[in-house]
Amino acid sequence: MRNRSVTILDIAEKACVSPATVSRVINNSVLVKESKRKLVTDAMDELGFRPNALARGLVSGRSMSIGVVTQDIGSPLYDSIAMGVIRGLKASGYSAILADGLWRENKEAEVVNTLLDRQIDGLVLIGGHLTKDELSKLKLGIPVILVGREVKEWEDYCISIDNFSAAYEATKFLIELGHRRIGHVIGRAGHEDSEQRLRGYREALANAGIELIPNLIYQGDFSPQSGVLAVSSFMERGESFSAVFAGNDLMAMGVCRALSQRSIRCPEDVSVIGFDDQTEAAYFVPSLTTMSQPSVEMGGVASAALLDMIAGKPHEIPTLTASLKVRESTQRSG
Amino acid sequence: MRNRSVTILDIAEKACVSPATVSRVINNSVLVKESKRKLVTDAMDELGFRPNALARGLVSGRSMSIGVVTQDIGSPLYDSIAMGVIRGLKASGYSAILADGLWRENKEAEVVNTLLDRQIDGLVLIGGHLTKDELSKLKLGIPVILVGREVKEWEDYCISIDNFSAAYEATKFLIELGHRRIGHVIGRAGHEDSEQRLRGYREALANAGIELIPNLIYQGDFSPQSGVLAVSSFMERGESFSAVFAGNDLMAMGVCRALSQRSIRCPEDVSVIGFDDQTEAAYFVPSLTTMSQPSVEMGGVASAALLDMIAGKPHEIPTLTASLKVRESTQRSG
DNA sequence: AATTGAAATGAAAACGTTTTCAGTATATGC
DNA sequence: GCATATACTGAAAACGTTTTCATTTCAATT
Repeated sequence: MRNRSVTILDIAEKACVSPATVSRVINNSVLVKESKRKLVTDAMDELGFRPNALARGLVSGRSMSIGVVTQDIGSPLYDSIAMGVIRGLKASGYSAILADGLWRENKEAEVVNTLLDRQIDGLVLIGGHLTKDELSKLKLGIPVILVGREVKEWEDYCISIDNFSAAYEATKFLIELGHRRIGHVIGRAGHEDSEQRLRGYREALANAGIELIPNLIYQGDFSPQSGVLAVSSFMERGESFSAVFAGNDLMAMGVCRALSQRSIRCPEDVSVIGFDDQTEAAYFVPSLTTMSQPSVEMGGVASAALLDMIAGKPHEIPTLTASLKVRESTQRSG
Repeated sequence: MRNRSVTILDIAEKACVSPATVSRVINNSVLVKESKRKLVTDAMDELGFRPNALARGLVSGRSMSIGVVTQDIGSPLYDSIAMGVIRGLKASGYSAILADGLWRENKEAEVVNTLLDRQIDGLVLIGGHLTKDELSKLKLGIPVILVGREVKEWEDYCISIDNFSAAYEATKFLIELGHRRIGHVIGRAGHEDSEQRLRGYREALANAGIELIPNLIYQGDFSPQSGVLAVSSFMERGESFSAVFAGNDLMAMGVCRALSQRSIRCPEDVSVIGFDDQTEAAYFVPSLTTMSQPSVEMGGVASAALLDMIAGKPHEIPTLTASLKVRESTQRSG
């Protein structure tokens, strides 16, 4: 069934030119006379020719595809970033090969390797664990951009907001509203963002002279269910609290849900603040106050920078900052 | 900088065998003596050899990649399906090239063509507009699975739930709760799913002998904002209603939000039912009653079937059905 | 010891492009 | 009109594999 497809040789024959000339037409080389160009394009149209990207990639050394590794397809934040990346590729001629690292370190290296086998021209890593050493070991040899991570000595290739400061601001906002007993739901353990946010939370409390209550810190995993469990944990330990800062919106939703089930009102009894500002946050009831991360934009910036690097041009990574979206889920304490 | 990578010839030389033998080792051909195999694998390990997928694909005719076209990266439903597809590819050796059709018909054909240029071995279309004729015109020549659509005469390659019946059931559920004035927020215009759901809604009303109120039907677009606007529209037109069936969860959330802003309680004053059962639905306040679509599973089934087709094996598409998740956002009218 | 056949191997031809290199037209300046 | 540069063009060599086909090896039969 797989009828041998029409190749550059068929076009060459039909247009009475050499394959080389056909190639030049395909690649818009200036070095081809208008008369011949017409002949070639006509032949291509008539025969419905489409160049084989594999062959082009093999000989040219440019596969025109970039690898995108996310840690979790289905995570609102990472999906938004991936969307930004993919849309940023539009009209560049590059395609994205998307792979899922599944949050597992060894898997991640493996996935990157299969992408390298495919001769990708660039790589975007969204999140992930790979250390600088491990990344070096992979012998990438191609431009790489890391999104949602800061890796030392590679700052020029990292796109992320300052999670520490963002968390600091979020917590400070709650403190300024008069809250003193503020819980925190940490994101996935071992995740850099989570740790930075925890640090910001601690620092904000410390700077305000508020003592940290270890019982009001719960190790979650970015899932809404862990937000629910956080509230259970706080209550079981008999700790009262008037506000919760969750490491992402999903967990904040879980927190709200758990509160509502216990007939604790949000924001009247407990203020809740999330992180990311995913689509649903604004439509939640109550709408979530959250630290907004410009996720789609981060993805766009990533692909723009990557394309520049691939083209050998100097690239630039604008500073992206999180911004607090004050909505209904927070109010003055008391 | 791009140091010429180690090829099969380097291995052949180092192991004192022919390139052909190295190739056989790579592909686990039985026709190679254990002693030589060892020689070759040792050489590969030592030199860190990784076969060039482009070259393999070019000569073998199998690129070991499949195309996945979604209409909207960032849509919870489509992302879930894509996740199912990609995860289903794990351990198959196939990689997914993900592209975004952006809901535009011409864009869609274009995107499929660039995937075909990349010699994909199979294609998964998630949603989309392309008609059977248009698809035929693309001269795919490879296995295709359509997810979330039913195309006549291609039933064996389509994976979707019965949107009509699901919507019928959802509406019937509201009717059985005693609701009579039931609004409906339609999904994206021209979207097949939306239309089927609208039909199910109409039919359920008709069968219950309830007159359709055109003013209580709002043309949305799957975004939460359109849910908000739906409520505004219903109110402006002065139509009372005790329930709303939204074409997806995002719009249902928008509806809830708009109700809450008007101090209309859900579910006490108005019941709301969604569609899809995206992650957030269960954690919404109130948790959303919704027609659950097994999205990840649909993706998994898609890749399984596609891999079978690629392997030339008979494939099978199990019937997947939506199921009503009754939660807090609906209650008996009264 | 000669014959057979299967198992293992290598030489070389693909696969469909791009790219280099060597040319051949064509135009430019004298 | 001739040299000389410049614009085109084509032949052929890549690119890194797989695969075909012919050949060698070697154990099992006669």
